[in-house]
Amino acid sequence: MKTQDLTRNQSLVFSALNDAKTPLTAYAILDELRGEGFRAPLQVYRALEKLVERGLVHRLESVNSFIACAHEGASCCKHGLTGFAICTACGNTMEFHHHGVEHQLEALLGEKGFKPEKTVVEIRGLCANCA
Amino acid sequence: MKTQDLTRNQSLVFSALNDAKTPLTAYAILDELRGEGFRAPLQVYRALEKLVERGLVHRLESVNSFIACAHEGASCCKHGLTGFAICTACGNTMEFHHHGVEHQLEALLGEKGFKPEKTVVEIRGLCANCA
DNA sequence: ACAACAAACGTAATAACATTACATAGAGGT
DNA sequence: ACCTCTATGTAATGTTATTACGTTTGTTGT
Ligand SMILES: [Zn+2]
Ligand SMILES: [Zn+2]
Ligand SMILES: [Zn+2]
Ligand SMILES: [Zn+2]
Repeated sequence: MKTQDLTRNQSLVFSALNDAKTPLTAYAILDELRGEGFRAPLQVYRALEKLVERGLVHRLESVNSFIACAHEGASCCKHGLTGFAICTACGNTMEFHHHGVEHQLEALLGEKGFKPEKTVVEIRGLCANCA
Repeated sequence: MKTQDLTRNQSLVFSALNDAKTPLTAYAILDELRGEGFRAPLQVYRALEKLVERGLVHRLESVNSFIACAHEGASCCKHGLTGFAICTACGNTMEFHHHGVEHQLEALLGEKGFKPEKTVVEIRGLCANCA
């Protein structure tokens, strides 16, 4: 469950995401890792799948990109709904957690009998530096 | 600003979405409208762009699909953040508006100096019928 | 009616994102 | 040695979205 037992491909993809200051698309990761021997999209997608399963990486659905978890993996997502504020100018992305929003959405959906499995909260806009 | 002054293509796309009980992808709409003379994706995407601009249609970013607004267009989005609960089993999608969530997100992001432009709240899960 | 302009449209090609299919390699248990 | 599970390599394909270019249509001002 620790970053140590990642495979080579997983480790390379995870490093690429950690080095990046912004979210990366799968194909951007592929290009970064051609020097390490990557040749095909599937090498990236397979690694991403495992990393997302472990909570080390998050997928940003509204921008078809991936970003390393800002909260040290295992402890993430245990403290309220996970959301992202994505700057459309510089790409800087802030991961946040919020109990209040989580509870309000739970209350609203509970009333309707809806059982949430995956909640996407992504806000695009301008960060403090770019505003 | 009313549905009357839609062009033929816009009107056909809007009808397809209104008839559907679930979100549709652009290519699904294209297939529906081949009988009406549609031949290319761009015919759909251009119509969708205008319909989204007018608030008659919403784009569901987490499922690459589009859905007719449940709240009569113009009045939508004036009453709190717009969110969607999408059933992954039957496709049924509930559009909702929520002031509390909107205010909490505004407060959180305001603190950080982030200026929101587009907020995506999409919850995938099971609706009351499918749970 | 006519020119000028803007919006919408038709078509083809291409780009960007993601998955399926199938063969191979290595680790661990029996 | 044999089986099984996981990861990998490679190619092909499927899905979603945009760019480019030329034409048509509708509106406005003269
Ligand atoms: Zn996280
Ligand atoms: Zn920024
Ligand atoms: Zn709406
Ligand atoms: Zn359902």
